[in-house]
Amino acid sequence: MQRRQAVCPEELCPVCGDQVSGYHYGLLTCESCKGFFKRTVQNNKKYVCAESQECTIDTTQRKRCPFCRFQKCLHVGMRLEAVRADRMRGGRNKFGPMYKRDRALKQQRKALIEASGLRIEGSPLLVSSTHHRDFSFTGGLNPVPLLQSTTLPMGENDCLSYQLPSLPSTQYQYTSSNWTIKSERINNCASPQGPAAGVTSDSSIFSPQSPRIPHLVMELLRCDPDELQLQNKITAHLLQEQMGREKHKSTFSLMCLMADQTLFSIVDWARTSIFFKQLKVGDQMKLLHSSWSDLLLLDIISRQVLYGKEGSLLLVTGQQMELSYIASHAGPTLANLVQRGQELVDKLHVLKVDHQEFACIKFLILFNPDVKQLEDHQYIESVHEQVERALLEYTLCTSSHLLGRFAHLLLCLCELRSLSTLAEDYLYCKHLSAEVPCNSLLIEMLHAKRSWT
DNA sequence: ATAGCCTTGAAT
DNA sequence: ATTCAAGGCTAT
Repeated sequence: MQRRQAVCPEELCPVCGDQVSGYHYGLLTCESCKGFFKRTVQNNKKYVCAESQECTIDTTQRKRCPFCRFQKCLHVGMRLEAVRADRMRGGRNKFGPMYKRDRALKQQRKALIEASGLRIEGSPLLVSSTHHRDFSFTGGLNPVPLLQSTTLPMGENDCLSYQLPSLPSTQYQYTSSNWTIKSERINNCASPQGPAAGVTSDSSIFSPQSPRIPHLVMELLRCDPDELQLQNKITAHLLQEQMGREKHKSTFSLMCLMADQTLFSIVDWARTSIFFKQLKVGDQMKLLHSSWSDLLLLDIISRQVLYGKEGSLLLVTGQQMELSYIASHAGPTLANLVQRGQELVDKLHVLKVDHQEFACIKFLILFNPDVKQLEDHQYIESVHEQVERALLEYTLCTSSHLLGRFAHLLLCLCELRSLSTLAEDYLYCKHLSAEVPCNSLLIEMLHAKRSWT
């Protein structure tokens, strides 16, 4: 229930704090939690918490409550899909490259810290009154590994809002009519369904009859892009963007670029996702036009809940921004937005919303049956219902004691929607005063929604 | 049931 | 040939 402690997170199991023994099921964990996770998933174990489902899990108490231990495993991001349904030994799975990148990032960060003696904690983004414009994007924006929060200084020292940069045309090309996105897409969605019969080594251990994780929830989870891949991709893009022009960008415009790239990833996610890819392009556009800001905001918020540290904003690039810095540099509208967003993050954090639930919520948002003039309205409504049912089932299974949880989640969804509307208005104002980089998907979406409604 | 150590085998 | 994250084994 406490936020990630920032004491030398390296080599500590995120579940119990024991020594890590390597990458296991998606992240660095200790040997015992690896074994525990494997046993639990393989044997489809069901635990019950004797207390109120908030037991502390550490080396000494981890045996006490397997329920809470497993919950924590899921919450820190251990991946069910990495447990093999066929129990095949040896070899590698799809997480291999991810582990490799994570190692590289860690090493890079370590080298950078050693090289420049960067301060690790506390200092809010290295804000100095004199603008050190010569900080390169590379030097300042150093991606931190997921789940291992460290505050790093940012290259740019601007306030959050002034200056308008000219945006070089992105390498992505978004065409309204056919959703073409020119990019070397990494395969975001999990294993591109192999042979129909031969289930691959890391696919569905949870058969439809599995009572714990509904099959559909697993399917939705599979569609989620890999956070590390996304982090690398967007960081690389921003880096390129920064190097392409000699002109420096304000923090605000960097954030817009980040949001823009996140939007691309969201569109990518939708296009390759179950249910959505079957839709006609017209319906796809209508759904995305109506839900993009909710999805974008949920993306940001879920990142805070799953990986974030109290008091700071974790960006998609893995960097951290101090909330106090944002509060002091933002105008009243933005400050209020951030404040309310933070409250929502806190609520979701208390509810311990996990990957699985966020995956469902994303679909609930995307498949909004209230969107007007849908061709396939019935289908969209049925998807919405299915997902809602699966989420309800999942919440009941994982937190049987908290019956109001599902309702709480839906309430949070309402708050999210109202926040995203505010955010859209805010962005639109910024756009009208020419403070948002143009030529972006962000702007296109802003316009699209206004012309539809 | 737990957790430390062992075996396996695809990717490199 | 080596790596190293999967699954397996077994004393506690």
